[in-house]
Amino acid sequence: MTTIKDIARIAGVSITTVSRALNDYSDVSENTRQRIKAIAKDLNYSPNAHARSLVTNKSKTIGLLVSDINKGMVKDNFLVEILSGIDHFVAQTDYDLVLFSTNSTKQREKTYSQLCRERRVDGVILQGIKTEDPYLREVIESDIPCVLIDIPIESSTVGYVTTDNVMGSKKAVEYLIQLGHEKIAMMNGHNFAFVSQSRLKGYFEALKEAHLSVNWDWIVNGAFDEGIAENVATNLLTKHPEITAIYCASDLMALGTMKAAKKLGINIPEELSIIGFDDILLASYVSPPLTTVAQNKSEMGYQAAKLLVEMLEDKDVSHAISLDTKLIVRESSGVTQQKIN
Amino acid sequence: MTTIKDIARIAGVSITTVSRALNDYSDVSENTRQRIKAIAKDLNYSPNAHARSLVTNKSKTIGLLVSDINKGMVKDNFLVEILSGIDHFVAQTDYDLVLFSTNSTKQREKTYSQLCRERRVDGVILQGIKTEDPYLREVIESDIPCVLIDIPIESSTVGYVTTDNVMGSKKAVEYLIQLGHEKIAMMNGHNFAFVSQSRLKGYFEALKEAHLSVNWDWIVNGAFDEGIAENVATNLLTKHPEITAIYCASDLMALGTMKAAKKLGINIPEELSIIGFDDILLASYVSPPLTTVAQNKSEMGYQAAKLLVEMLEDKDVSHAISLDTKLIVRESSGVTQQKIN
DNA sequence: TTGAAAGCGCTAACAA
DNA sequence: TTGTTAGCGCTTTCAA
Repeated sequence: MTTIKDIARIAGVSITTVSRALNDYSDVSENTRQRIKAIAKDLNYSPNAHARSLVTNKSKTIGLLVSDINKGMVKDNFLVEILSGIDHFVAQTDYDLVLFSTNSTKQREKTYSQLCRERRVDGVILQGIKTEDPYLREVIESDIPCVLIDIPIESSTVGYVTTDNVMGSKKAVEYLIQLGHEKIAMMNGHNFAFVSQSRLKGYFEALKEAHLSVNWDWIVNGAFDEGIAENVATNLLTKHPEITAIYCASDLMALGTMKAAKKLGINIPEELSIIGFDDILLASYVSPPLTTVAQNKSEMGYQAAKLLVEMLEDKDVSHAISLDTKLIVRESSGVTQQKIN
Repeated sequence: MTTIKDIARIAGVSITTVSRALNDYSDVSENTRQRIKAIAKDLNYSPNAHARSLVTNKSKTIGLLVSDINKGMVKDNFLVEILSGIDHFVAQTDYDLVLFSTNSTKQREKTYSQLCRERRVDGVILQGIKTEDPYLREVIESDIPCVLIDIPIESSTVGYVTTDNVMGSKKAVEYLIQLGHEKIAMMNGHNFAFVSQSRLKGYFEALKEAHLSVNWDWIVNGAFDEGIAENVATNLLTKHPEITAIYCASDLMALGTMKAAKKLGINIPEELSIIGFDDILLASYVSPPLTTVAQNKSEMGYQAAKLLVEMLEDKDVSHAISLDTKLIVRESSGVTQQKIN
């Protein structure tokens, strides 16, 4: 593999001059620069990023930390979309992306921050890491610049990008209220997820502004899981037949809820309106197509990468980014018919 | 950031000894080893992979080259599944994964192999790269060990893993023949994709063994695209109403074909059987659920990573891996009713 | 069992 | 405009 040494020898100059020429420093005669570049091209030279990193103390590499890449992620396609956005931005820069993932099967003995330090990533994006993950703290408390997705923590070295979950939720519930619904249940994720807290907040706000009271019996958790949501929804709908609409904090849970309703012989949307959150691919394919609050996942990835790079380049930017949602009305929601009560 | 130098100073030994202790060399007294390790832990030491790479000439890094990560990939979810498999294997090793992607918007000025050489990846997995991609040659012809997904090229430094497309195709068509179909069309991808060639071959073989003759008018290309497939299928079904079954070389095209049939008022599967290839998530959600030839994508990723690492470690293994398919019978296929002719 | 020294490929003072 | 020198953090002879 060619090195600047080789080039220097052939060009009959010092390695310093080669380095300077190749990096387009000004203090090199145009003549030698051309000559050196020609030779470099000739020898098919590629700089050794590791050697450079060693001296500059920068790797031009950003890490993407994901909790566990598994086949289950195929359904709600978060990762690809986030990745697509990150990639889109990163491709415009001279950074590359390193993927780190903890694997539940054979838990790696190294922690995230060890991984990051070993590989000398300049910064890192965290996605899908659970709030309880002990390593989350570690990364945040380390001095490695990082951007969190959907976890609103902010400091001089940590930023985040998230969807405006409160507003998103609110829009969905307001829409249901407009349709005449008053008995609106909520299928949330789990209490310790930030997004769940925000989405619940939006639900409350919408009810409050419409002067509807909160009924805690109508608020349940489906753990962001289709199957669990189905069970929980079955229970809920059986116990509380008065409910005319269920707002779900994820499409996957909405799908489970739909299944539950179907099994109970409840017609959607005539007897029960269902709204989800995310706008996953499946949402438009199920029957009836699911009304949902869409979040722009690839934009989240894009913004996360952008923010991180800006942080790395010491730009003075806000470390908190919140993206708008869009209510997509399909056929799982409709005017209430007040079936009972 | 702590270095072995710091540790050496504190331990009162040479950096050589520290290096040896940390790497579990035998020629270090158990005593000093323990002491050094304790200090390292104390100082929260992480080795600098770049420095190590510089001297060992190995980066313990493998690259994943994908053509263009974009939102379109959400539908057929190849990347996540492949990634999931790769990650699964890689997590068991001391390798990390670097993601390279060419971005169509702002074409990167660097070629794949430049990227690989700069980042000093030990080897690379190529997925979703088009056969015509000029850079494909470059990587293959370079001395960088690589594993191709779905491109059967083999040499001392290149291996591949693919699905047994011929058998998969054959199974699907044989199954249609068993159901009584004789007028079986094929919606292929494009002629220059290896998988298309293999799938076509399987189609031919099944017909031949059943003593059915090939009708070239029934063989069309849908470019692996849902929309294009829909148009092509509309055309095909209009011109050739005698067709009772269409075997599609991808689920996405099968979906397009289904749409075409529906628009033409053709009932599936009563009047027309449709079979796809891939078993994407949507296959089981569309109506009627799609019969398809499933390929194990995450296994492909796993095997690709495994093969690459084995190649890197100079193990003498076969560079060609072919995985079995499984015919998943759902409701888009059925006994023929020989509607015309 | 330990250490001294060289060197991996590069950048960056400093000198000329 | 160019070269000399030192050094990034590590491994690896070679010698003690």
